[in-house]
Amino acid sequence: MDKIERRAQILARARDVFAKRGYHAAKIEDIVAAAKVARGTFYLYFEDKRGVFVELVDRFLARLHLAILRIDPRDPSRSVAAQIRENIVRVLTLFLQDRAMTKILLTDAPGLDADFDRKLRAVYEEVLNLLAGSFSEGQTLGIVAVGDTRVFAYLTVGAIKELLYQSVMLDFDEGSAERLTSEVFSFLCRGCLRIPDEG
Amino acid sequence: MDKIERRAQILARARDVFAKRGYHAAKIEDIVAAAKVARGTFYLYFEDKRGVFVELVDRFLARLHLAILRIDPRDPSRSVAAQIRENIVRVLTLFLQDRAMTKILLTDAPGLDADFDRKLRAVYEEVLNLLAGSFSEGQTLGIVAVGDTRVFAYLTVGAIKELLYQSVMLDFDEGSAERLTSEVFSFLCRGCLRIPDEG
DNA sequence: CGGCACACTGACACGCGTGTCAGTCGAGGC
DNA sequence: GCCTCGACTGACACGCGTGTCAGTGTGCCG
Repeated sequence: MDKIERRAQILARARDVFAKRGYHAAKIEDIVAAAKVARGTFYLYFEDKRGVFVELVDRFLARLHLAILRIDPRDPSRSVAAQIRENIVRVLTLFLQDRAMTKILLTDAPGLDADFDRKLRAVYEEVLNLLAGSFSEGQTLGIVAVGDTRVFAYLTVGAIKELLYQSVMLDFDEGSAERLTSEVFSFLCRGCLRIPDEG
Repeated sequence: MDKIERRAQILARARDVFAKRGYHAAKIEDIVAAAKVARGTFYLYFEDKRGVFVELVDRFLARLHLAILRIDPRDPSRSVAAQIRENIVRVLTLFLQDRAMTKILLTDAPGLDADFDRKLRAVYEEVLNLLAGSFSEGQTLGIVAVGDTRVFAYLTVGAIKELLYQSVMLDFDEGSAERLTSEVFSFLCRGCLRIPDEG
């Protein structure tokens, strides 16, 4: 087994341990036991526990970034609706394919420490800005409701986050992505209540 | 200062420390320093760090429980819409009034340890069941969209959670509750997109 | 076959935070 | 004035997890 494989193996085992026990309860001892290497070997490949963790999250965030594409309202081949749906499917699929990382990202990553929190919030902020920006653009085109686009972004991201978290906790299979996308999309288009909005 | 006051004082200081540093980074040392008591005194009032933390969360969850009232579609004095809005305002206000607890509940409480997680999920489950049940009931009355009510519950709770988290992080003032409620309510009624839903 | 390089090992020492407990302090009763 | 009782104190010992490093094993080259 060469260095690259070994590194990948430790990373993968560490991911499983973090997902199962949570970051703080996960001991280096657990990781090296899962990876079937000695304590010292771990330190040949990684700085420390935080190091592996950060690398895991960074890699996942990079993949997430690739899954979110900017909407082009002028694309003649795909409607805005189709582009939005594709974004949602890609994101849901990514998360449903990697349950361990989903759990880690949603429950352990925030609150790790001040430094990491800052970085995480920056990434988050980027996503929110992209969304809020798209909503603003959409408002000028008349395809987004009037209202605070920033708040729309929070509500949208929050709704999807929670759905993902629950889906992973309840072991929804990966094929659910299509169905869930339809639910999310229609929720974004028309909400879920069918009563006159007095406000 | 009698025992009850002292206990309350330690609780309040502990809450601040947890909110500022996060559960794991918060040391007993920090708490007793903030409360201006000696290390030993802390242990006269609480089992250990986890003990104070659990008590803080339990108290807050109890208040949250009181803020959420079952919707009565047959109430002649208040429309369903009004009842829903009142629930949303009460919840937002509660959280905006106690920023420290909001931060603690949303970022530190999940992932504390297996036992606490179970309990937290149970409380959560209760809220989700109430919501999903209300949505189902609403479907038979024709005031809730057709679709998976469980998913509606996830999306709704997630949207509100995220909004709260961001509001607290960005230091929105307490008076924002009314405005935010309107945004949330209209989001639940009509979503935020104004494009034909092809699905 | 000797010698070298390199991945790997795991016992150990260290640091940090916790929880304890013998001791101090002060108010109230006699 | 002395004793008691209970709240409070903080130095200390302990346990746990970490990171290290001297040592082992294996494969390769001359």
